[in-house]
Amino acid sequence: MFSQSEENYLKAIYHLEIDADKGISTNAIAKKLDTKASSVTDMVKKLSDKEVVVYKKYKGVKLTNLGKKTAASIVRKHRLWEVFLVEKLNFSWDEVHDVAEQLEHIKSPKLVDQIDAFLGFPIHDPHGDPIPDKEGNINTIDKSLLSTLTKNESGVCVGVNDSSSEFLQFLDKKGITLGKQITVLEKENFDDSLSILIEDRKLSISNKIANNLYIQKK
Amino acid sequence: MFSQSEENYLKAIYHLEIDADKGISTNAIAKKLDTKASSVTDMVKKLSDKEVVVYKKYKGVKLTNLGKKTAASIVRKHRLWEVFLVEKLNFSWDEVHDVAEQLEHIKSPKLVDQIDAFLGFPIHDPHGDPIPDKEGNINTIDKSLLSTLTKNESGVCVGVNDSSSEFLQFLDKKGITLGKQITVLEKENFDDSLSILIEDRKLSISNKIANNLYIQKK
DNA sequence: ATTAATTTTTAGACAAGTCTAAAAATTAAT
DNA sequence: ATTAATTTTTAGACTTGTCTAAAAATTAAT
Ligand SMILES: [Mn+2]
Ligand SMILES: [Mn+2]
Ligand SMILES: [Mn+2]
Ligand SMILES: [Mn+2]
Repeated sequence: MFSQSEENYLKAIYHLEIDADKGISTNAIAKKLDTKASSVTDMVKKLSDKEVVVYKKYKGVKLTNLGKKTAASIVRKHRLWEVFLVEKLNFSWDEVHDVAEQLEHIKSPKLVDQIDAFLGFPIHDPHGDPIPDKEGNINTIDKSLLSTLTKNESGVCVGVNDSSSEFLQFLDKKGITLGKQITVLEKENFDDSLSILIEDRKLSISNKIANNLYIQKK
Repeated sequence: MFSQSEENYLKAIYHLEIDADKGISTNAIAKKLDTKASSVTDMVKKLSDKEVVVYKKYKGVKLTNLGKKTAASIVRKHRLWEVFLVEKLNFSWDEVHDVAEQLEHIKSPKLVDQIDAFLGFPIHDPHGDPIPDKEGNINTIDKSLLSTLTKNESGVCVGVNDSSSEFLQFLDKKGITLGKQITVLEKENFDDSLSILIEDRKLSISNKIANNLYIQKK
């Protein structure tokens, strides 16, 4: 059906489309996939022939419905595998991404269904990202960046914006994990740093950190 | 390290070497991989450059120690994944091979170790084939083809020679599974068919079947 | 020991996916 | 409205892995 490379392009476009109204630019895709714009142009033509994107020269690309569904199924696999690695094989949340990048390309509908059931039909991956269902629908919760909360607002930590292993390991070191209760005690004006209460501990957090943590307000 | 294609060649040579003294012929590899002899010649040169086989024109190839270890690690992964699929994900033994063919190429030492532990360090795959350890050593048991047993000999069914889904499904239909006690009641001379006792049932079996079932005598 | 059949290798081609360098189109700046 | 900067596309090349057809080597048969 689709080659590994084609699947990676579809996934990249899928992720770029989340916060974008116009077509996705050649350069944006090239940057995301760490490849050259000329390679993207070539591939995008192929994907257009296969009717998973619509492409008009110089105008960027958009996924078709088929493209969206295909991309979502790859993201679904990626995130299910991440859950599997953490829940069943004792991987930590900063170790799973690279392996999931490989596992997401395994082609076996039964395997996906069985892993899903084996894990108890999880809704979120270890980084708080939603797992698309079979049809590609995702259950979006309304989460806010911690940096957008004001003094005395509070909520539960439900996701990360940056899931690089450096950032995740930093969070581990600070004891910040998904599911924990967070309250903003103070917000400094000159550097936008925060003083927060996480569970029972008081913690100082830079704006860069706060910009990469998602909170579900309550 | 090695491409998917290179790994498949190594595995094919590994399996062909099991019952072979001379070098493995180009044609044998081509047949096993369902490819052309000319393609094999090309690849074998590449593998020789990478020092996983020794190759002399017209003389066939042999795995080096590095080649053997590499091939064994792929077989190890293949068989561990097969166990996982059967034991944890409710696959039947005739469904696992094609998926394992994909999964065996996933590169993550930690993943292999963890799957191994998760499964309780299995020694055999669902077809009775031994799982190489980390160093590539395999624990060979002395098994005999059912067709070589004589009247009144008995033992335990421990493996299959043919693991095509057709054959495996046939065995399912007849109620022949690994671990069952088998005794030869009668051996017909004119067609080498067998009358056997499996657990408590009496069964008639053609020579072709008996030629593809392994028994551990006792 | 020649000849014939088979196996293996070489030569040349092709598809997929990528790259560099140059041309063309678009967008931003004066 | 031109000119300049940026983005995108094209043209041509390269790598990996494959194929067909032809040549060379080996093995089998007379
Ligand atoms: Mn990931
Ligand atoms: Mn994730
Ligand atoms: Mn198998
Ligand atoms: Mn097997």
